[in-house]
Amino acid sequence: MKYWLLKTEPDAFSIDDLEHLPHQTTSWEGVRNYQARNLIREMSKDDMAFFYHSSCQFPGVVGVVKIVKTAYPDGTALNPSSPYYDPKSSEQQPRWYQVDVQLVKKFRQPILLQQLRSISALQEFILLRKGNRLSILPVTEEQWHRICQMAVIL
DNA sequence: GCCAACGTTGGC
DNA sequence: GCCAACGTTGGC
Repeated sequence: MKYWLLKTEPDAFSIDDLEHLPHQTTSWEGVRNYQARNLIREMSKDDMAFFYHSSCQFPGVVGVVKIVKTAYPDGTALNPSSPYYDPKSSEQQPRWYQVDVQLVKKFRQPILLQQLRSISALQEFILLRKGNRLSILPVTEEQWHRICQMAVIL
């Protein structure tokens, strides 16, 4: 089993939005970065991912989701009326991929970026690296458990 | 709103 | 293949 972190801007799509969807499930579409795309394709069914709120007043990990459907072509790339439309993608040769994720747990309190930075065991965490902009990133098992511990303590 | 850092594009 | 210009991300 592998672990991931998925970023989203809560103004666009938050964990509360996910919580209120049917089956608390959504497709993670609109990823338009090759590195993130490649990570999407490495995801397996039942992999776990942190749900992260970025570009907001209190950035941080707000919950956990799991991968319920592995990578398949991102339909928004093929839809001219979508803001994510990419004319260079086609049904024959899809350029972008999405997975489906389901809510597992919304933390009672978010684990703020500020708190994550204060943990020495997370020094290598990609999220905390200067200039990190990747919207999907791998999390090691150790990092995963460390952050889950924090969620229990809160 | 600022700005550092990074990704992408396109001319050469 | 280089690299300048531009666009985007995201914390602050």
